[in-house]
Amino acid sequence: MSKCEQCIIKQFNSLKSLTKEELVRISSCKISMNVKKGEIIFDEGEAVNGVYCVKEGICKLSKLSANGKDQIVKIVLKGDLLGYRSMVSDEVSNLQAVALIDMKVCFIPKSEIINDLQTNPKFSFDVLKEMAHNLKEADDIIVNMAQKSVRQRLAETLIYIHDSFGVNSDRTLSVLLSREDYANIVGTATESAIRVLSQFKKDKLISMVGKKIRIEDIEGLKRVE
Amino acid sequence: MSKCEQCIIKQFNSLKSLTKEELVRISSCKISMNVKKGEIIFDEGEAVNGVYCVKEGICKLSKLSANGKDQIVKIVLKGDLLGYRSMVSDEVSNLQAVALIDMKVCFIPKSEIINDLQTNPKFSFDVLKEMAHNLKEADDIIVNMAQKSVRQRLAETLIYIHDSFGVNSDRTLSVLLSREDYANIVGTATESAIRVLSQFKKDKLISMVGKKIRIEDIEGLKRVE
DNA sequence: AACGAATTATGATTTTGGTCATATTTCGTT
DNA sequence: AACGAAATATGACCAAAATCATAATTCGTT
Repeated sequence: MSKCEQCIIKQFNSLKSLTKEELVRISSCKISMNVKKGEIIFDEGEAVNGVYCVKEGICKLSKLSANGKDQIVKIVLKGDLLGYRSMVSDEVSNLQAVALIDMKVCFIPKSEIINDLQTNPKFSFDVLKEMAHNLKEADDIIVNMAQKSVRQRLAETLIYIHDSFGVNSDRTLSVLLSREDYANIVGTATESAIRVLSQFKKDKLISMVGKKIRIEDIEGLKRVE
Repeated sequence: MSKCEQCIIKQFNSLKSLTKEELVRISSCKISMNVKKGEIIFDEGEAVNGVYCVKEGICKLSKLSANGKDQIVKIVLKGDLLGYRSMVSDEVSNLQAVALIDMKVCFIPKSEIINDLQTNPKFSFDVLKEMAHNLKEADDIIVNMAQKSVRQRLAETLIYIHDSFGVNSDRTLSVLLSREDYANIVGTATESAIRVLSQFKKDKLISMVGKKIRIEDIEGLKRVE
């Protein structure tokens, strides 16, 4: 089992602000786990009794709406912390976390880390900064949802996936999302997402290799209205 | 000028976690100000060099979208802190704050409070909790925007305004929002908001006294689909 | 009380996106 | 290589909401 104090991934999140001693203690009680694609890390309404540090892979955070659809509110990637919101607010999770590809995550029990959050100001300020950033992102999504067309939101999602996760050797997006996932990010019907993607293909903005998507004209996508 | 350490409003926000000494220091440098209805407290893209503690009144936090519409992402009320997100993340504000009714606010300069945030773990944990709550609310709004109809969102907004701010003696909503404000909360065209409200009136869910709105059947509003 | 700008209201029309039905393709499994 | 379930694609139709135009009203000002 690897040691937190030597783990490179913590540089990407607030855990870097913990002291050596705190890290050693956390390291001794953390639980490393592999999560297979499609597996639920935690579910809506579930008490998340700690935080997950994502070492490998990505997952989606989504919320079931009244009409039975899953709305994806955030994609979490390698280096991010997961579940810290619920832990801080002492509430059950309002979101579900599901692996989009195979993942390696380390679970740190709340009992071990909550004390650090309440006594190490550098750490809690760092978490605060991260949360502030997430809140800003959420505000932006609200505005996009309210004011932009499905076409535009989908174009932006493709660019986001491209820029955040990169491409395979054949230039297809390295993260393979289903059309349903795209629809759930954008907040539209699966058929509508498929239709818009088909149109993008006709307009030579993207091309398809099987189910995979390749961006052909990223500037064109940016201009979509 | 009133003193923070004796101010009752701080009970409603994170400032209650400051020590007596910290409060005395802050009190001596805070700036009390009156903000008239319609006035901008801070604007999008502006550096907010501190936090505002809302003593009286309410304001809207909105963001201008590419198509020129203002999307309201949050209504801030008496007792809330304003602008702390930008302060924490050291970024310019992504939102504009405009008074919806006359307000009394106290401005606390960043230089005075940032140090407390970085050294008083109880305070920063409290701010963290508040931010976590805001983030959860934002997630909920994203889901509502994506999955619910304008009718439903507007019904929920009316209930929210009713429950959060109460009613006048004639039972009309005590916060007078323009139809445009309602449209900007819900994320729709002003005409659409007006149309839906007219329909609510026909359906005897609400009634109108001039521009003011009176909820006649709150249970009916809750059932709107 | 009358005026007038701003707000609210409503109608007509178009556009966007949702829904349901039905192909077609993809890709893992045999 | 063939099979079949799941995913993707497409068509037809419908509903929701946007847009543009035009009235009607509210409410502060004179």
